[in-house]
Amino acid sequence: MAIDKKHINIRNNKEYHCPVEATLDVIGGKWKPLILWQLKEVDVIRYNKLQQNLHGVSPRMLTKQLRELEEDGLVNRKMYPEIPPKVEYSLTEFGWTVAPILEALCDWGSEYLGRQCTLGQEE
Amino acid sequence: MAIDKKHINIRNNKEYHCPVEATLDVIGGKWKPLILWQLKEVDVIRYNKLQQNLHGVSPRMLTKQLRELEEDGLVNRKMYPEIPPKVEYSLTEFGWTVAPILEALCDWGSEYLGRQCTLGQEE
DNA sequence: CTGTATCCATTAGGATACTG
DNA sequence: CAGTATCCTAATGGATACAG
Repeated sequence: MAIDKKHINIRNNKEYHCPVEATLDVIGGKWKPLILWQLKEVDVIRYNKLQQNLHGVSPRMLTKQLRELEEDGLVNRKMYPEIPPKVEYSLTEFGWTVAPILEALCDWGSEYLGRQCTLGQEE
Repeated sequence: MAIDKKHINIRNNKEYHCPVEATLDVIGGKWKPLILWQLKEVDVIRYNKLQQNLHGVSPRMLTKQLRELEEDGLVNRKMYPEIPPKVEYSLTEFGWTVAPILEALCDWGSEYLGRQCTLGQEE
């Protein structure tokens, strides 16, 4: 019976057959977990700094992923009407709910792939 | 200083700047978390059943992702020399270490996207 | 049954130049 | 500074057919 219950994603109206699949559709994608991790570590970050810390993401992809995270309600975009422009990204309250996932990803990477969690804390 | 320490992945010799990134390279990919979740739920599963439960993955993609998971030591492939052939997939001991990640993915999907964890348990 | 091979369409992603 | 626009390649995915 449960197999017939489906969930519809806000953004793309896709149907899911499993909660893992649903999660992946929201925070999956090559850069999204890294973006979310970054935001979680530093709270607020500007576009430029974000791009640097993701070492090598193209502006096209960064913008695309940020827009999707915004649409899904995970990320907040605050624009200051200045010249030159200033835009700050941060996690929404809803965005903070993915923190346990990010921590699980980080813990496993640190423990089993031999590196510490230092992103966002480097000197 | 820590920013200079890199980790090399067994499979593709890629360098990582962050443990999250390293994790994504191993269990990222569209089907991998779903495959791992499936294996975690049912312990042992045959190729055919796996393909059915992933509702729509093509044999080409399924095989590819399974091979990579094998190479990374997460998945065990047991072949029975029979006709017709029988192949069983399961998590290795190392593979079981990703369980917390899978559970975090499932919990979030269930809680925030409104569906229960039932995959692998449907009647 | 468990795949591999092939062809094709779609999409994700990278490089770079440029704009308000 | 914070992105767009453009062009391009690589990866993904679907539909078979077929092999051992």
